[in-house]
Amino acid sequence: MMYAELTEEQSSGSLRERKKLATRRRLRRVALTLFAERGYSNVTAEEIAEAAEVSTRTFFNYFPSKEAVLLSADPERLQAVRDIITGAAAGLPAVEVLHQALTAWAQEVTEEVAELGDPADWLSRFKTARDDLHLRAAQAARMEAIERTIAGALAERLGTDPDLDPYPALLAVLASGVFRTSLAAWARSGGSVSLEHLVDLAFQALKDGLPETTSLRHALTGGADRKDHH
Amino acid sequence: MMYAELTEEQSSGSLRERKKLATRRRLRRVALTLFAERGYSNVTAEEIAEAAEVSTRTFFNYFPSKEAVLLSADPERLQAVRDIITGAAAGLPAVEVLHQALTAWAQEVTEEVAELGDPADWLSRFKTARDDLHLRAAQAARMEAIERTIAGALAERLGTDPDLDPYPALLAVLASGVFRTSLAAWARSGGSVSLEHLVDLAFQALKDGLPETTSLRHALTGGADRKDHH
DNA sequence: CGTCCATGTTGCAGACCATGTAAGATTTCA
DNA sequence: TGAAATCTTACATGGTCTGCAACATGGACG
Repeated sequence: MMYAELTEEQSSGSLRERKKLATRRRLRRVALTLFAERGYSNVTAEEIAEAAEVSTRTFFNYFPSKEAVLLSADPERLQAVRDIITGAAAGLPAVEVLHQALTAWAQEVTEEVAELGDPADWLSRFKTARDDLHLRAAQAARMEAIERTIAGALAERLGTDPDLDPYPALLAVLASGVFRTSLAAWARSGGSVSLEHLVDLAFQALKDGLPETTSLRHALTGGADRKDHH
Repeated sequence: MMYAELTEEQSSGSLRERKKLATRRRLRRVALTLFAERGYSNVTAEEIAEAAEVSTRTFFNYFPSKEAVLLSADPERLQAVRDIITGAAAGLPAVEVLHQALTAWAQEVTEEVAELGDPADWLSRFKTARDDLHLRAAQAARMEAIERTIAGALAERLGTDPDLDPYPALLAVLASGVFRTSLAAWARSGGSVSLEHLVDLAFQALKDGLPETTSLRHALTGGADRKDHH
């Protein structure tokens, strides 16, 4: 332990850990590629394992289910959202806090998609997930986890009992709804309108009591009110 | 056809249809009972079929999957919601229309639960669904279907293209969110606060721009502001 | 080094879910 | 009653996922 090379130690861990992580990533990458190519149901766990050069059993050692491949990699983001909510300025109303949190999230997603090389890649993953009933259910479950996290953090912040006060839970589902629709609209726009802008408009509409004249309604119409992304 | 007994014909259809419906119902009832007793994952399709006295294959002829048993029976309700939305008074703002639709829905649910004999029965089903990750996902997928229906109906009513106007979709997810949280709060309250009242409070909060002082926040606190349930 | 332990991987057996098919039973209708 | 449509059933098959017992590899220690 005292003679370990610190630089490598910090960034990658031991050989064992590095290999493990590599295998995990390889499995995920291969699986997503195959899903995008052929559709989720037309890819077997065995094929994924084979393409990643491990046994089928090993695949299930890494992922509890085929679905799980699609939904992996989130807990730290969940924690990040929680931190933003509990750490926001003291006097800020809950709606504003959520607005902030979602804005930050939107920025992260935007960056991530930009980094992923092809936005088409992420988009195809999104689309794949939309097509398959199974996958939509899984996606929804993930959203529910996020909602619970948000609701918990909000309740904590507001100092109320989530069992007696429906307000945090309501805000949480609303936030998740705003995010989902913004994401969908963003995907439809092909990225020509910034995700952050869409989130802003949706929250503005919420704060104004959902008037029918909200400018959200023309966010995607080819006018001059577009905002360059990031 | 001409010598058919009309009274039976009207309410139940032919012998075939009646038997079919009976089998479907029996399968569903048996399955739900088993789920409630042992938990979803601890019940196999074979056991359900056996308890309902049909072959395993027949079970899958009625339900495409084990999950489907929990989520079945909705299309007509979906249509009802759609009708309420498209059929609401002309000048009414979309938010108000949704409020109306959800109020109607709340009443239906309340009645249905009341009819089901034991509210405990429905509640246990609700609880079962909450416990199992698989089931929660399926439940969420069902909610998504409802959201899409609402969004479609709203877009039609507003005369906009859902691909260019995120507003109907946003309202739809918000409505679904309101309903879900109201349902959860209702379940927690054990029915001591009317579902309709909870929906009202949530919508009031929405129309007011989600102020932190909304009376929704005290809907479940044992005060005097309870409303007898229908 | 060589040994030992922890950890990871693998194959295998087996339970369960789900679907296609073909044969047999039942209902419908003429 | 008899032919046609429809339902049920058994059987076979493919795919998901788990438990278990070997085996291989990486890390720690003398």
